[in-house]
Amino acid sequence: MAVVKRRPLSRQRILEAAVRFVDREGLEALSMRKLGSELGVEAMSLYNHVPNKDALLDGMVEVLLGELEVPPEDEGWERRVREAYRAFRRLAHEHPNVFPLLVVRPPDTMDGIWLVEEFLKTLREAGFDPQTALYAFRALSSYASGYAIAEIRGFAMEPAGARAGAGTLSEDDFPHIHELDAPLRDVDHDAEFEFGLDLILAGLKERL
Amino acid sequence: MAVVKRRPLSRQRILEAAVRFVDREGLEALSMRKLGSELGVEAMSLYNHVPNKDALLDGMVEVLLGELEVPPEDEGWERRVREAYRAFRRLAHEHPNVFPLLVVRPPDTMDGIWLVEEFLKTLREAGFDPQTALYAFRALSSYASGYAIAEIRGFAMEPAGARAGAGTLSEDDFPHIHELDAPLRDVDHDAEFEFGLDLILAGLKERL
DNA sequence: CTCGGCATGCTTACGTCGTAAACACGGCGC
DNA sequence: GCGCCGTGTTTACGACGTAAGCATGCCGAG
Repeated sequence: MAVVKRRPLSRQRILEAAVRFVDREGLEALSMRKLGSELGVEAMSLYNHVPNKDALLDGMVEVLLGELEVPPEDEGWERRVREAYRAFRRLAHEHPNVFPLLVVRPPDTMDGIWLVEEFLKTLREAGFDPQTALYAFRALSSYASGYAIAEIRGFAMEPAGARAGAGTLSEDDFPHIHELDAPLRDVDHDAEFEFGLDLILAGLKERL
Repeated sequence: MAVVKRRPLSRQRILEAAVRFVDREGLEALSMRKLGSELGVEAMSLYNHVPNKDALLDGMVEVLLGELEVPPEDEGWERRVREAYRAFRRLAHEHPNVFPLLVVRPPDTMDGIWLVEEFLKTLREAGFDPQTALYAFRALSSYASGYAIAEIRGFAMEPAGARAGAGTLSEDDFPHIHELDAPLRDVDHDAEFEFGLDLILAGLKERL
């Protein structure tokens, strides 16, 4: 019979299918049954390759991290760092439904550790002492993941402005939000992200 | 009979009970049935006050936001901003299991809008132009929520170091993480958080 | 005072979820 | 040629969110 021979299941194939599925349908729609049927297989078959759903989610953040484009070493520390966080934010754009997982379940894999090592190396070679390198890493990472999440899910404590139009709020009660009505209509998120990155990087340069 | 008269249910009472429950048992443990029994009531009774579970979660972030301690106006903009974000981070410490909701489901309530208005006012009166005030607000908020989440859930791409002890990693493969072994054992998170805040605030002062 | 409606809570029920357990089967090593 | 092991299936259980309909007590209108 001309039945297409199914490629065998594997952890990697399952994780990639899960990422594709969540990209398409959203995180809440993901269930073992639906993921199974996405792969032409019953839900329980997945358990031969993944111990439970939590591990599946962890695996998905591994996949994301694997897609992170690590910039080459030869560019000077500042440019390298900047490019790394741009790439990080790009992940959020490419997988907006999966990205929150990355923030909420930090990966504990060799790949993740390698990224940290690489980052620290760059800063140490730039001349930062170990402690400052660590602080810098965490400050930048906090900022970047906070920004990326906010960009995806709506800015925390954002003026309803950006959603409903700041103009709909009473000018008397909310004059400062109101004056941002126009700017809020089309914020340049790239510029906004770079603004914060600039601030932090400039501050770091002064501690060199 | 000496049956204790139950206080009547209300949206507020439900939300507060939900926050207490999640503080104690974790977010995943929260279900309508359990929350009901926490209040001495069946699950379906909750639906008289809250349209569905999603709205319940939204209400919980309202409760958190209501606990945010907004610093007084008379302190000078820099100090006021700093204190506000310290208070924000304090929320994360007081409700580590609820806080991620705040980051992932931005509130769209009048209270939230009022906070933004207040923040923008402070920056505008300090002399920032509207656009910069907005960028500043978002840079600081991104940093603070990113840091707070990382502090709660483990730092994203943290060297397994902080969890397993950096010393357990091969010194040859991960020299830079290894050299942070000692510092990582007891990071001063307060100082670390202030480091990033300083960086951003210093940068902002230069644009005044 | 009575009556009727409405707000509040309860009961039952449906479909979906994660996953434990037992089973079927096919290929590979002895 | 036989048994084992890795892969996938079947069935089943308890918990979940919530729709629908029912019970009950309070409050205002007559």
